[in-house]
Amino acid sequence: MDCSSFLDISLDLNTNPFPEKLPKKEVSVSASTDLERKCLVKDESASELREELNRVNSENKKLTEMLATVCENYYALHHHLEKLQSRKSPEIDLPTKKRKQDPDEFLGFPIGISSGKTENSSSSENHHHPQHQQKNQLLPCKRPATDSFNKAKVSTVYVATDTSDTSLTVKDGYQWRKYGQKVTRDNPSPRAYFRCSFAPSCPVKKKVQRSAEDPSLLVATYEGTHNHLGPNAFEGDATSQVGSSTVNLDLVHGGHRLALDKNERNTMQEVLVQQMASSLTKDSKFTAALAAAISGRLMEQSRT
DNA sequence: CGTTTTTGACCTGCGC
DNA sequence: GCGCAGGTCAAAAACG
Repeated sequence: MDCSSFLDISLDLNTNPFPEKLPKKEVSVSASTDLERKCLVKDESASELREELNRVNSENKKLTEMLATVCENYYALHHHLEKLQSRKSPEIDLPTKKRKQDPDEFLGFPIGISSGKTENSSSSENHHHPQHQQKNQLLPCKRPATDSFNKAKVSTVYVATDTSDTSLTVKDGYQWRKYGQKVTRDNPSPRAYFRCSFAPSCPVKKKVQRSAEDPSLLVATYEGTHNHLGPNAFEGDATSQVGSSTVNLDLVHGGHRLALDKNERNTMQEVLVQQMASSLTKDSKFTAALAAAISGRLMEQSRT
């Protein structure tokens, strides 16, 4: 897989609006001294702008290369994971399953970058207790036991919120149904447990808890992969809801999306472009350079 | 009245 | 085997 083939991460901003030909020559003939001075000032600012734009260009190039490297590393890891998964596939129908058997640990690399302690799941599946078996019979539409691969997908999202807000809700566009709350030992604030109610059979779970270190941060831990269309398909760009206040550390989830169909790829590309554009427009240096470039082009056009 | 949230009870795995 | 802690269930309450 080659991520660059589908993820066109080059911004192609055309940040050099003065290709080759620059207004040096036009200052030459029969100009008054006043005009010459003005043109010299223009010249200087133009060359400054050119330098700035070159710098931005090279930065863009560097970032593109970095992203490509990250993609390559991801695919190497993903490939490794698939290999290992195919090797240990017969485990699905094992009669007993230890709760703490985390596939990520088995693979030798933690996927959740969060807190050192690997968040794991799986207690909800394979209840072999007689009571649970009975319940499952009574409730045929109960969530099917999903494969361990889906369960392995753990990602952590940090959301900055008001400390006075005790709702423990993280707006990510999906629809969640709370099924439990618990006070844990290592954190005085309660942990809320959510299941995705967007689709009845969706195996994704979410845990939300206020960070013990920084109470203004909500830590949302996602487990599993949605088996339905994302919220974007219905209500616009949900990533923008999470927006600038969150830091998504999910490499696995993002990687999973790389295997999506063309439409979803296009949507994702649009989202990426929007995110890049918004981050660039927040950069005052960039906007200043852009404004200067545009005004330079406009002046050039008005002269002709 | 259907859906969602709350919350105490229960289940399971782990360490001692 | 026992106790602890995390995770889940499900009845009751709250909500729209």
